[in-house]
Amino acid sequence: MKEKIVIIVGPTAVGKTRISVETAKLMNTEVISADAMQIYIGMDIGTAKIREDEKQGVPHHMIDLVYPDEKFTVSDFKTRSGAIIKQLNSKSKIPVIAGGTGLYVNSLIYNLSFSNTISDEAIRGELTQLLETNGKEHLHRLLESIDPISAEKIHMNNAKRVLRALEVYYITGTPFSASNTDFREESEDYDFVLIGLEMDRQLLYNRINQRVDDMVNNGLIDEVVGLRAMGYDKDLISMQGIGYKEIIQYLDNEITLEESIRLIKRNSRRLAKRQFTWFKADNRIKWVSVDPINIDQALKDVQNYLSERGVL
RNA sequence: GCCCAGAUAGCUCAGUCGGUAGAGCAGAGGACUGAAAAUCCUCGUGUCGGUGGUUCGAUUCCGCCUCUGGGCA
Repeated sequence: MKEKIVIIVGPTAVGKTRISVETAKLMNTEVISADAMQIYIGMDIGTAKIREDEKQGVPHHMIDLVYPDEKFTVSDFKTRSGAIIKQLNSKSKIPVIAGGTGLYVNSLIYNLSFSNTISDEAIRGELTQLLETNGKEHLHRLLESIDPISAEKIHMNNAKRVLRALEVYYITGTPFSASNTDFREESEDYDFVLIGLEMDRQLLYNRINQRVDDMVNNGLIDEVVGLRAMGYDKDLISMQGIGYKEIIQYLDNEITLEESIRLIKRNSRRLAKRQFTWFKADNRIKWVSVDPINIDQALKDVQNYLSERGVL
């Protein structure tokens, strides 16, 4: 039997937190976050993590899982959230999965099997070294010789992906492109209702800009100062999150505070745009429009759709 | 009131020795399979302030007008 889930996706600042909590309350269930940055302990303000008083007693999962210098991957997300879903389903609860990280969501609802493409620090290290000494052209040619399909698909400048494709080949002995085909199938593990929240672009951008100002006023700088004092430096993946990398630049006197804030806003807007691009490509999504001055209407639309689909 | 300098993409500006124009920023579209808030690809038509003149041809030269700075009264 398939596990049941409700998924709410959308760009940053569209109102996912509020709508997912209200929905979970109605469904008498719990929320599972699908957000690549909210998993980090101590990164609260910059990730717009839900506060205790906003939870309204609804338990939240997949938040505060690891410290900012610990590794966390999509695969970890898939297995850990999968276990939580199973547990909730066994109690007849259909979890609400809310998040903006498309890959994480897809790890559940597509048949993305990561087991045969493990990562290997040693090989990745060697390839990174090779990239530094011989350049991206060399790496791409290497990929072309062993896996022309991937080489065709991955742009030479995208060194990170070229490197990953090579890594998979050297670990498994089979080309990256060969395993890809298996991943395209829809997951058989989940019976899901997928909702996307959208908003007028200009209104969303206004909200993003406002929210960044709020973050700064609510202590974002102190949060970053604190994290640095704990020894977390700018090279960490966690510290490359929007709101963190820019404040670090400011603290290192590379840019002014004003410039830092401007960049956080811009990068957040660009993130929102990329999130739209990702989710718009998924035609299984039922889109619900959110009007910032009347979020309750969107909430009603979500509820109606859930009733329609028989999960509420 | 007079003198000077500007007026070109959403913004800041460059440029055209006369043949209808291009950078940066902002923005838009797309990709994405164990880093994903990451990483990467593509995209620049705009009454060149208005109007009249010179010219085969004016955004470019000339006159006038409007507006914006700065200066002098």
